[in-house]
Amino acid sequence: MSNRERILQTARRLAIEAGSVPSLGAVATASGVSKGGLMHHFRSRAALLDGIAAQAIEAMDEALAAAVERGNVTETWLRLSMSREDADLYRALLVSFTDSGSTTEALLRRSAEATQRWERLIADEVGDPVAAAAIRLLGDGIVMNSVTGDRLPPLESVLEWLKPRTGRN
Amino acid sequence: MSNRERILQTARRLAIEAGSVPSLGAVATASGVSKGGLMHHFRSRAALLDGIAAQAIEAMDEALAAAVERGNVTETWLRLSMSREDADLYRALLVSFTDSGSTTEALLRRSAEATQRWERLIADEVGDPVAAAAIRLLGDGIVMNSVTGDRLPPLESVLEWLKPRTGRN
DNA sequence: GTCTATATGGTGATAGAC
DNA sequence: GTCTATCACCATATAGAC
Repeated sequence: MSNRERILQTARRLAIEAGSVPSLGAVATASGVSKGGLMHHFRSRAALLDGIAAQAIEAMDEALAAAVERGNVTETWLRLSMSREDADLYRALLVSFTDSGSTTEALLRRSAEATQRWERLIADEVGDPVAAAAIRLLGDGIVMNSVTGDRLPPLESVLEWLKPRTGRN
Repeated sequence: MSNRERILQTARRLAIEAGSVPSLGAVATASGVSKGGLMHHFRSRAALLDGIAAQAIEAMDEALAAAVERGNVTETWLRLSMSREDADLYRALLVSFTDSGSTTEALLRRSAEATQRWERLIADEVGDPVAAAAIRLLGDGIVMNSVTGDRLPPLESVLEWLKPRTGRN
């Protein structure tokens, strides 16, 4: 693995654990490179955040594309927000937003595009734009709460609750 | 109005506008006091965040108590998350969490208590704990998105979508 | 490409006069 | 209670050797 990838991966892990992206020095140390080494690959903090977000968006695109094949976009979306194993990606993405000051204009734009893309996938499945928006927002709320550490209802019960509102019937 | 209140109010406004609580110096200047004056009232950044959150929690408790009287807790909850006029309180509360490092243990605990309290009020109204959790989380997601600035569906259509899932029938 | 060393600015926090 | 002055620290970022 290249150092760049290693840095990205380490930064993401730290961001998920701490709820925010730590200082570049801390990221560099944890990645096994020097501060200068890190800043060769990412010339600013904003660039690092951008990298984290881009990686997360790409991975989520893949996961949701696979879900479209399987026909379980809604479940996958909630799982990406909720599951202890799968929620890391989306959480990393949201964390890169809460980093005050260093959110790029380009990052905001690309994330907004991704959000629309994902909401459209959900809408294609459930056949109702309002339902799709609500499901997407529900996922955001779940991620938000996983940061603060509150308890959440099990995924199955949420899916059960959604059912009467997500059929095309 | 006391200086303490003025500082708190200004800090909340800045936090809402910027998506994060700015430096104590900036808050002091905007409040019309010196940095030392601010730190007489709030002896640390954590104390200021704590003050902002406490103020927001108290105001939301009042708003939801009034909603219980009127019997529209769900609508009020979503309005507190969504409405351009009313969403400031909750947004200020969530912003004080995303402040890395300086979130007190006491703040986390009191906020978790408030969250449970509010979710219980929703559950009392809709008669289903899963629905209540989903509605509360939906609100969190909405606030999260208002920070990033994405477009949201109108409140009425969300309430309409919720209807078949929130009756006691 | 990666490192060490350093510049520079801003931040939270303290001390003490008024 | 409020101010000025100052502190020590840590952050991002740069320069230049290897």
